[in-house]
Amino acid sequence: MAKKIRTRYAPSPTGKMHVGNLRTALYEYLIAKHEGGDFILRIEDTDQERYVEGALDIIYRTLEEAGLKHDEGPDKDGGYGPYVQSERQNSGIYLEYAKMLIDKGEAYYCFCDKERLDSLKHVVAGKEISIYDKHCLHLSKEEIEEKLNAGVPYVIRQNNPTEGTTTFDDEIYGEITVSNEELDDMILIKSDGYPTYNFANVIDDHLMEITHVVRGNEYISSSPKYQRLYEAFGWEPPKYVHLPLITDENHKKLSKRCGHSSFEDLVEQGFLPEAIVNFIALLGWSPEDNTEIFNLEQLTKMFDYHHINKSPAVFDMVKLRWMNGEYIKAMDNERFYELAEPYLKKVVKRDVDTHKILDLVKTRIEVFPDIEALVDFFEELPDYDIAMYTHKKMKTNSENSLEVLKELLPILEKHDDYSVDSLHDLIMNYISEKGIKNGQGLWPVRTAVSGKQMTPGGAFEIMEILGKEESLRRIRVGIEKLSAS
RNA sequence: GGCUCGUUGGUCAAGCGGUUAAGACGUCGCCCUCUCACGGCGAAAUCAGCGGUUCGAUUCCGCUACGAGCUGCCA
Repeated sequence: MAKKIRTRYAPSPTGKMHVGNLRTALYEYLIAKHEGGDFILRIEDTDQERYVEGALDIIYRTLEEAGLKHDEGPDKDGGYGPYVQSERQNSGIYLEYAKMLIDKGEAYYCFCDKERLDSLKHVVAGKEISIYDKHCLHLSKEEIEEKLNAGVPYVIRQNNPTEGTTTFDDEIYGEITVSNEELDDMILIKSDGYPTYNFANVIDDHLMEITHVVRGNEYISSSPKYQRLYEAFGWEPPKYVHLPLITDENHKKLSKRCGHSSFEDLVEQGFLPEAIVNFIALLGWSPEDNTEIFNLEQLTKMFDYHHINKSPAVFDMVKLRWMNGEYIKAMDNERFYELAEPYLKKVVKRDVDTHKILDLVKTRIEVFPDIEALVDFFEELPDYDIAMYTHKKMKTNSENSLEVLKELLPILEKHDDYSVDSLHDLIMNYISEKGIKNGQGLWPVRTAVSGKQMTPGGAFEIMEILGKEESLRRIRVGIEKLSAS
């Protein structure tokens, strides 16, 4: 039997959760869960400078809202802890492993100061490039002892070969080989004693027995160095699954301010977590049977990471909106009312049946904030232009509209049952007796009662919600406006 | 600059040597209809370019172009 799959999501607590990171987390979750494996959360906080207060809460909250339950993590010990790198650091494990590498000649102390390092830099094509020259590799044992004892700050660097090639195998991209002269002697342990991501990630993945290392493909260039680390330790490398990038509409890495940078922002904009998860699942992957709308459970069943794409995907807000609309339409009414009510109440304060309005609006929105612009007229009749009464297709104009409203007013005044059905019978009866087309009679009424060109629902629905008094008031306003011209 | 990766309609994508090159979003048109939606039907629109390999290339190989990522004591 194959080894149980273990994947890990290893974010840095540096702020909001980017949709790219969320997709990585999602795929990690799916790869594990598809085969009954474990999904682990590990916090990579080795960069104390970038640490953001509260970022940890965001990570927990986002994962939970997205439904990505982890099996192990800082809050859930599975025997591989601690799960926070700064805590692991406290036990000195990273330095310990770095020293093992030094003993093997695979790493070395480096005492170079900033000035010397800066002197190694040169500018190419407007960018600062620097490749370490192995200067400190040639220090003698005595020199190293001396500097160490004198407390000279140091880092520990990986000692990479300068000849030959290094190859690693990616599940998506296949075999990738680079020439060893490209391998810079990257820093393993920083001068503050913390490991770099580059080092900690290899140590922790090994110690936590991660079977599939899933990450964005910005790490693909560094992977040969990680591969070298595994080889240096004599460890079996994990399966690598590098994921294609998610870009903005200009095919550039998602920027912080284009509105779709973080999960939190999207939720705030009125998107449903399920829809966001559904949507990002489809960025870089597609199921065999073409289904597009699915929940996490269905997705887990279908997901096969071998079908992941190699090419970058543009984050298309328009399609996300469509998908969100699909979720709203499919939502049961109770939940819809609960989520939509706050948006409705922002603009409609009058005493009306909010559920009736929301029923009208459910198939017409993609995102909750869309509600506001659709229902504002229920609160107050807009100061509309009477040109609105003229509609070519309905064959209406200000004259015949005025006529219809004037004739209908007394009929409506006498009528007391303002339910849709009753109003329907009443007005349709008037229309057929008068021998006009439906639109010719209904367009003026809907216009008068809403003051808008487009409305959710028709004349009957609007009047039912508005009630007799307000409906009549608005019709009188219409008559007044039309008479004045 | 170097290295690495990528390139099917505007976007997401299927395809894995022989297809009329799926499907979805968007766009446009028609139907339904008191408006707008919903729903239904339909249309336009794609294999980056050039060379190979092959009886046959969107599919395999090479080159070019374009794009992206990396090139931090960030991750």
